[in-house]
Amino acid sequence: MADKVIYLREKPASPADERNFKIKYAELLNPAQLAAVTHRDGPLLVIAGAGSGKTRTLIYRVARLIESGVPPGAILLLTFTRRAAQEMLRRAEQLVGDRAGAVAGGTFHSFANNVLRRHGAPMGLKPNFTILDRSDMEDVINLIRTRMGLGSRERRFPKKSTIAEAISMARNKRRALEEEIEIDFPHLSEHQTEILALAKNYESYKRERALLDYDDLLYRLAELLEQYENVRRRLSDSYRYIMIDEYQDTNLIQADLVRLLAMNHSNVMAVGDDAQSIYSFRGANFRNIMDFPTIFPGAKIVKLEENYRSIQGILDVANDVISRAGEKYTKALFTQREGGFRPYLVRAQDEHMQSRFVAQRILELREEGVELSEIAVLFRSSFHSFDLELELQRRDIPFIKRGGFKFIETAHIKDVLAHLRVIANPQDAVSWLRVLTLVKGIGHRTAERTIDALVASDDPATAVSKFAEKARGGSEGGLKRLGALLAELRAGEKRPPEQIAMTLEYYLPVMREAYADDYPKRERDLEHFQNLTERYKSLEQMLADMALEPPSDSLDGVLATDSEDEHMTLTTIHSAKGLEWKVVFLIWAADGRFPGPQSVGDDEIEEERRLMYVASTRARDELYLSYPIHMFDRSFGFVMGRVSRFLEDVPAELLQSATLQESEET
DNA sequence: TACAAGTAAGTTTTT
DNA sequence: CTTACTTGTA
Repeated sequence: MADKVIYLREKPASPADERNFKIKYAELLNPAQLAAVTHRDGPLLVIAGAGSGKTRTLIYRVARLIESGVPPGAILLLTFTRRAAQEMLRRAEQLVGDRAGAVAGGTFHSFANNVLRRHGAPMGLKPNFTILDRSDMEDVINLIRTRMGLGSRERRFPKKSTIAEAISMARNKRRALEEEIEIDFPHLSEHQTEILALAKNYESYKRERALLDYDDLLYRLAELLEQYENVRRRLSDSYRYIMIDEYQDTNLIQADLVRLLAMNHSNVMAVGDDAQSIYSFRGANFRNIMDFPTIFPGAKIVKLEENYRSIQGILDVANDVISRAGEKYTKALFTQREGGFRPYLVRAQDEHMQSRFVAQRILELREEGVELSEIAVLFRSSFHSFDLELELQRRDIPFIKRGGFKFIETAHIKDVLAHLRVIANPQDAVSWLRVLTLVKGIGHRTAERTIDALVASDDPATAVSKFAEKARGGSEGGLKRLGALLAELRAGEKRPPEQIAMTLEYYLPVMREAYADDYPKRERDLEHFQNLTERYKSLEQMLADMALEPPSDSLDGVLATDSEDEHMTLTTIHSAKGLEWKVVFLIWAADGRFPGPQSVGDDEIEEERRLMYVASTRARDELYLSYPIHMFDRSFGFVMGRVSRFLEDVPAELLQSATLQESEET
C-alpha cells in the first residue's frame, strides 16, 4: 500500500501576488465574483441569482486555480448536463489555453459511471455493466411483473411507469418504498405488498445481470466510497478541488457523494440558487444548499445579486413572481441595464391565435434584425408546443425543440442499440428480450425461456444459432440470421460505426415489417443516428453516452431543420435552465397548464412558481407572456382559460396587457 | 399453449 | 399516442 499523500497548501495570495496572474481578475469581475474566484482552500457556497454571472464565476475560478499551479486534472467540475460542463471548459480554455481541457467534468451520473467502471471490481461490479435508462427500467419491471403473475385478474395493476416512478423517487429521497408510497402515491397502497415484492425482485434481477439504473449509479458510488476507504482516499486525493454547479438541484445522495469525495480536503465550491430549484420531482432537495454550511463547517458564503442579463422591466416581473414564494432566501436582483421595455401579457382567443401571434412576432423580429438563434419559446410541458410547431413549419421558420420526447427513445433506435448492448454485456437480459421478440414468431414467452440459457452461455451467438435449429413456429430463419449477425458483431476488433452498419443491414428488413406504416420516417432517424455515432471508438463509451447524455434533439426538431442552419429554439422550461436569449416567449401561461392540473399540494405550487421565475429570467431584452382564454379540456370540452395564478397579482404597471384581434382586411 | 391483433383508458418536468 | 387488458387464431 502506498503512503498517504500530503499536499502542502500554497501561501495565501496577498494583493501583490496578483502580478503573478496573467488574467486581471479584479478588472473583469465584480467584488462578490472576485471573492468567490480568488477563494482558494476550504468550503465555499455561492448563492447566485439568475443571470448574476454564475457560469462566469465558475470559469474564472477554474482559470485562477490553474494559474495558481493546481494541476487541471485535480479539478472536478460537476454540472447538471454534460453540455454545461463542455461549454464551461471551452470557455476556460479561452482563458488559460489547452490546460483547461484536462479538467475532469461531467454530470454526477457520468462521473459515477466512470468511477464505477474503473474501481467497481472490489464490490463485485463488472466493468462492462449496462446502464438502464428509464424505459429499460420499465421494461424490467414489466417483465418481473409478468413473471410474478401480478395484476392478471380482478384488480387493475398500476402501470409500469408509475411503479418505476415510485421506486426511483423513494431512492432519490432516501426513503423506504413503503413510506414513499404512503406519502406520494397513496393510490397505490392497495397494491403495496405486491409492489414491495416486485421492487425487491427488481433489485436482485439487476445485481445478477450487471444492470445499473440511474439511481444505482449514484447509490453504488456512495457504497463504494463508504465501504472502500482506500478507493475513497485515492479519489479524494486526485480530485483536490471540487466544484458543483446548480447545487439547488442535487438530491441527498448527491450531497453525500460530495461530502465523501471532499472528506480529505474540504475544497468544495457549491454554486446555486434556491429560487431556481425545479427538480424536486427527481428527489432534488433545495435544503441541500441551506445545509451546506452545516455539512462543511466554516463554509464561506458569497452572494451574487447583480444581474447582467435582463433589463430592469423583466427583473421587476421576475422579482414580483418570486416575492410571493412561501419560503426563500431574500435576494432581490438588480441591474444597471437600462431600457424602457415592459414585458407583455398577451391574451389570445384560443391556442391557434396564440401560435399565430408568436409566429408573426418572430417574423417581425427577424425583420428588425434579431437573429433566430436569439429567440426562444418556452412552455411548461412538451406537448404545449404542438400547435405552434405546425404554425412555424407552415411559415418556414426553422426551429429545434429541446426537452420532451427524444428521438433516441424511439423504438427503432432502442432496437438497434439493444443488439449492440448484448454484445457489450451478454448478461443484459432486457436487451435480449428486445432483440429476440423482434424475431418473427417469437413472443414474450419464448423469448423469456430462451434468455436464461443465453445469459448462462459463454457464446451467445452460437447459442442463438443452436436455438434456430430446434425452433418451431416459423422463427427458424429469423433466429439464424440473428445468430449470424451476433457472431459477426463479435468477431475481431470492430468500431461502433461498423457495428451499427452491420446491425442495420440485419435490422432494416425487420423494421420494415414491424412498422409497415411509417418506416420511411424511422429510416431517416436511423441515418441521423448513424451520423451521431460516427466518432465513437469504443462501444462501451457509446452505449454509456447514449444512456447518460443522449443527443437532446427531439424527433420533431430533427425533422424541422434539415441542416445546421440558423434556427430558433422551442424548449421546456426545465431544459432552458441556465440558458438565455434576447427575446423569450412563454406560451400557455394559463392556470390549468401552468401550473398544471397535477400540481395540487403547496410544495408543488411553490415549485411551479420557481419555474415561472426561471422562465421569466431567461430573457435579456424582451419577454412575452401569453395565454389563450378558450382552452380545450378533454373532459369538459372548451373551457374559459385564465391567466396563470403566478402572474395574476403582478401589479398592472409592471406589464403591458394586450389582446389579440383579427385584422379587418380580407 | 402462446402469439398477434384489437379495444378501452390515461397523459409533466429528466439524469 | 401509449399502455393494459381482452379476444381471436395457429
